[in-house]
This record gives sequence, structure tokens and C-alpha cells, in this order.
Amino acid sequence: MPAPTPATSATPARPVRRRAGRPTAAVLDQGGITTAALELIGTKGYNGLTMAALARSLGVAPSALYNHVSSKDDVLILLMDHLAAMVDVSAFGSEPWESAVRRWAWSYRDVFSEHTPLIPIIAVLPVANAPKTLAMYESVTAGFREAGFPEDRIISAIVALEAFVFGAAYDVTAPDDIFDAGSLASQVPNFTAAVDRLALEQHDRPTDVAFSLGLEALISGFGALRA
Amino acid sequence: MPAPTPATSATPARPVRRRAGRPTAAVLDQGGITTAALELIGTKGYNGLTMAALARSLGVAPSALYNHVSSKDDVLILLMDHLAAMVDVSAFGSEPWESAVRRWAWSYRDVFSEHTPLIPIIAVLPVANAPKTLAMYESVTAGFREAGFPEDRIISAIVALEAFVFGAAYDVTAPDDIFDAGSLASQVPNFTAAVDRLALEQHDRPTDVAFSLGLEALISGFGALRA
DNA sequence: ACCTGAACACCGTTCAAGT
DNA sequence: ACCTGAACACCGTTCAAGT
Repeated sequence: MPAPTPATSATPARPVRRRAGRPTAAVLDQGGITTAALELIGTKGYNGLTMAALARSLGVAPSALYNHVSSKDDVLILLMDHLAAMVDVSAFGSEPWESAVRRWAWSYRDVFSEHTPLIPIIAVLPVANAPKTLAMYESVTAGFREAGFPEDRIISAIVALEAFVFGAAYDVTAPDDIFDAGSLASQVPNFTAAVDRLALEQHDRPTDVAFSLGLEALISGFGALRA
Repeated sequence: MPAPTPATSATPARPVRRRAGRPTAAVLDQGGITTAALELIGTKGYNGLTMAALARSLGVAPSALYNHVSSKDDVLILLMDHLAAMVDVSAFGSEPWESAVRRWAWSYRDVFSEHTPLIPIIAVLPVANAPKTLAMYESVTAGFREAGFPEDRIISAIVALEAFVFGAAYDVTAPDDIFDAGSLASQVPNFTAAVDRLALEQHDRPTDVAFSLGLEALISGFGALRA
């Protein structure tokens, strides 16, 4: 390690004091807030995402945020919609329906498995408030329709796939020993045997095995509905 | 309405002041805390479940709770395990595998759809900390095994079904107009058409249609794995 | 061991004042 | 319109003191 440079640290909240009153140019906007929130989550996790910390990272007072978002929940919605745009829908229209669904679902799970606190938000938020999420739905719906999926079941199928994806995203974050019954093991012999049996298979990621199993069942079950 | 009775209201926190010092018999225990929490949630929702409100409903000071639980998260774990015991696993062993899974999954979803704030807890909590949840897994595992399900895939199948159930539980709580694109409707024609098409079918509960569609796909996909 | 009561370190949010 | 700074009403949790 070289000698520490004096005062200029890595990327601290720039300690330049701004005095009260409207600045000549706005220092905040929703895009900047979203980016700063994402960075904060990356370094400190969701527990570190407080309005105070967010303001600090942007070099403003906490109350300044409320000129651009109406609440902390609003920040979470911004984040959620930003992440929806990162989900890979590119295979719809360029690949067979089965592999397009597969790519979409794996990508969707991977993106949100690192942002599970947003799941309660996205699962119940009206799409009108999340344009990028809506764009994702449009791509997926178009892919289903082009693949000959019966029109009146497209939304139900997407909702079901999404439910599975959200639940699976939580599972990714579960500890490795979640199924260790400990001292109660002898009271649940069937369960313990099944857990041991899975461990014997020596999969890299049990969560991926379960996701694949469920996803393939959904894909082939839904695939049978196509014309 | 009859004339209001004077001081005795419905079921208020009994305002009997207890003075400091150990009471002759403990006034709290984990069962009572769980019951009180459940009642509080029933009347005020999860926003109303605070340590202060919980203590108040039990007629104690907030700090007294910490003699019986180590944190608010601990209360949530107690609740979660209590609810797991309410999930219907009775069909395993008495009905064909398909209908047993069906009964279990619907019941599981219904129970947790009114307690979605517990889902992040149950999804990642080691089973050793939740004996009733563990008992549920034992019943389900035994049912899968008796039905000739390949032993090394039982846990993966349960995990996948659970993921779907948790995601679907959130969906139950979504507003009816969640898919109304509003002013953006014209930009997402395929999606809008599919949403309108589903609405035409006039289902009582779209969330139930989606759940059924996904669950039946999982059941028939997994059912094919049996001997 | 198990309660009370005071205290602590936060939290999101509001609002007057400033430019 | 968009910032600062002070304030508010909470929140979960700790801990000494009491019996």
C-alpha cells in the first residue's frame, strides 16, 4: 500500500457547502437519484439505503430529495423500473419461443435476486407507473403472440412465470444450510433423507437446479397451449 | 346503538399499572406474543405491527418483550412458523399425489397472501429455527416419496413449487387495475390487446386463473418424473 | 427471571426561509 | 423552482433499577 494521499479520499460526498436558496442549475434529477441509489445499494446493501445516506452521496440535504421524489417508496419504484430495463428480452423475435422464455426468465431472476427488497414493489405496482417495465411486458407479450400462444392466456402465463421468478429470486439469497434441520433432524426422517440425497448429487447451486426444474415444467406445460 | 357503557371498552390494553420488578407469574410468553401480533395484524395490518403497539396490546412496556424475543424479526419468525402450521398438508397420504399437491399449494398461497411481509423471512430462514415449518416439509416430502417421486429431486421440486407459491401470494395483493397502461397504452399494443382479451373472459379472479395455470403446469411436469 | 421507565441512535418527512 | 436547516413524530433496542 502506498502512503495515503491526504484529504482527497475515494469518492466521498463532495463536502462543498452550498448555501440555502435555489441553485443556478438544479443539482438533482430522478436519473441521478437512481444511479446514486444503485451505487449505495452496491456498497452498503439495502440497509444502507436511507434518505439521509442517499442525500449525502449526492451532496445535498435530505429534504432536497423531496423536490424530485415524493417518498422513499418512489425511489424504490425508480430503481425497480431501471432494473426492468436490464432484463434480457432480446431473444423474443429472434429465437424459438422456448429458448426466448428461458433467457428472459433466467435473466429476470438474476437481476432481481440482488434486489429482492424491490419485489414487494414490482409485484403490486400498476404498470402505468413504470414505463420500462411496461416495455418489457410488451416485448414478452409480442413474443408469445408471434409464437402462436392463445391470446386470452398470454397475461395469465406471464403472471405465472413472473410469480415463479420472484419466488426464485428470494431462494437465490437463502443460506446454503437453509435445509439443515439440526437437532430436529431425527423427527423429520423423510425430509432429512431427501436433503441428504440432493447433497449427494453435488450440484454447484441447488437453487439453480430447482429453478431449472420449475422453469422447464412451466415452459413445456405452457408450450402445449400453442397452436 | 345503545348508550355507550362507561369506561369498559371493547378489548383495550388493560390499563392496570404494574409496578417495576419481577411479577409473581410471568405475564408474557412466545405463544401470547404470537397471538397478540396476529390480532394486531388483523386489525391494523403490518404497518400497525410495531413493538410499541404489540406491547400495548399485551399490557406491558415495550422493553418487556425483549425478555422473550430477541428482536422484531424474531416476532416475525414466530408468526411465520405459526402460519406454516395452518397450511393444509392433510391430503398427502390420503389422496392421489396430484390433488394432494394441489390442495397444499392453494392452501399455502392463501395463508401467505394475507401475510406477504413474512415471505422474505420464510424464504431464507433456516428450517432449524421453525419447527412447524419443518413439520410441513416432512409431510410434503413423505407424500412425494410415497408417490414414487425420485428421491434426489424431491427437495428441488418443493423449492420450485414454493417459489411459485410465494410469488403468487404477492400477486393476490395486487390492485385490480395493475395492468392498465393508462396513457402509455398506445405504445404497447400487443400488451394492451392481451390485457383486454383476458378482461373479456370475465373471470372472477385473474390471479386465480394465473395461479391455476402455473400450478397445473408444474404438477403435470413434475408428475412425469414419477416412477 | 422478568418487569418498568428513561434514554439512545436512528428513520422518513415537513416546512419556513433563502435565492 | 429548488435548495438548506431545523424540527417532528415515530421506530427498534438497550440498560439500570426494582422485586
